[in-house]
Amino acid sequence: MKQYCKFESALDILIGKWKPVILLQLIANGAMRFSELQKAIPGINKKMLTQQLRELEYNDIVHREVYHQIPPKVEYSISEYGQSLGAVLQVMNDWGTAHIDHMNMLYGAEDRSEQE
Amino acid sequence: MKQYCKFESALDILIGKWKPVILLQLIANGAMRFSELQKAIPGINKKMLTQQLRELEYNDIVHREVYHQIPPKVEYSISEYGQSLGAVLQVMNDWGTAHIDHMNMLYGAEDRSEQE
DNA sequence: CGTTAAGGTTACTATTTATTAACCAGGTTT
DNA sequence: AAACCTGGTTAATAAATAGTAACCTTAACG
Repeated sequence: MKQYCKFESALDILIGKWKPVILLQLIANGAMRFSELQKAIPGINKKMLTQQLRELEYNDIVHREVYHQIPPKVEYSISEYGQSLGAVLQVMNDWGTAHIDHMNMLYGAEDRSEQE
Repeated sequence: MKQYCKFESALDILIGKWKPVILLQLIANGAMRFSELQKAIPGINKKMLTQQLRELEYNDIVHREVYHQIPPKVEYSISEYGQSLGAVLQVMNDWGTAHIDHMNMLYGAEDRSEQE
């Protein structure tokens, strides 16, 4: 009966206000430098970008490559191991897409951005 | 390139300190009443239990069945539609299990509960 | 008539997360 | 020499999330 009991460890590494969009960027664009990510993600600030990248790096999802130059250059990319997350995201995406439809069916398709 | 762009909508319904454990309970035990959930989940309080259940109910993952009796009886269960989440949890669980191993490999298996 | 029962709600506090803005390094351009 | 570049860090603040404790309902029990 403890079938799904470890799904939280997958959940944990995706949780964080900016992690999904960071991953999406890196998946779509391959290696990106810090400033490119910052430009590509409106509303994010350096601190959050650093912090979320560090957490993804700690989990070996993202690889950080430092070029010792002045001014510095640092590139982030999905790590070899991180690629394995693709299948998970795919399944979540498929279900998520269907879920949006399901919710529209239940509550109507008016673009309500709030719940309550 | 917008392959996984909706995976956040799946993520959203799983986010919340108690949602995973509530789902796990309901998956394992079928219908459970409010007080049974409260007993089964150490540390949770009425407010949080109600709130998380309401969010799951709003997303049609959990079904709420009220028995009009005194004292009241309310049973919660995974809804018909909510069953479809099972496949997602399964994939996340499998990856999560492997990820725990991967992290142990990277950082050693000493039971470090903190990062940093 | 006060207490108990189940399943909540409410107002208030505490803890966690996220945001803002200022600062740093060290070489290059003006 | 002042200002700019990138990729950060730090301290302080705001916003969001979670936790505590007291209260509510309606009927039955002692």
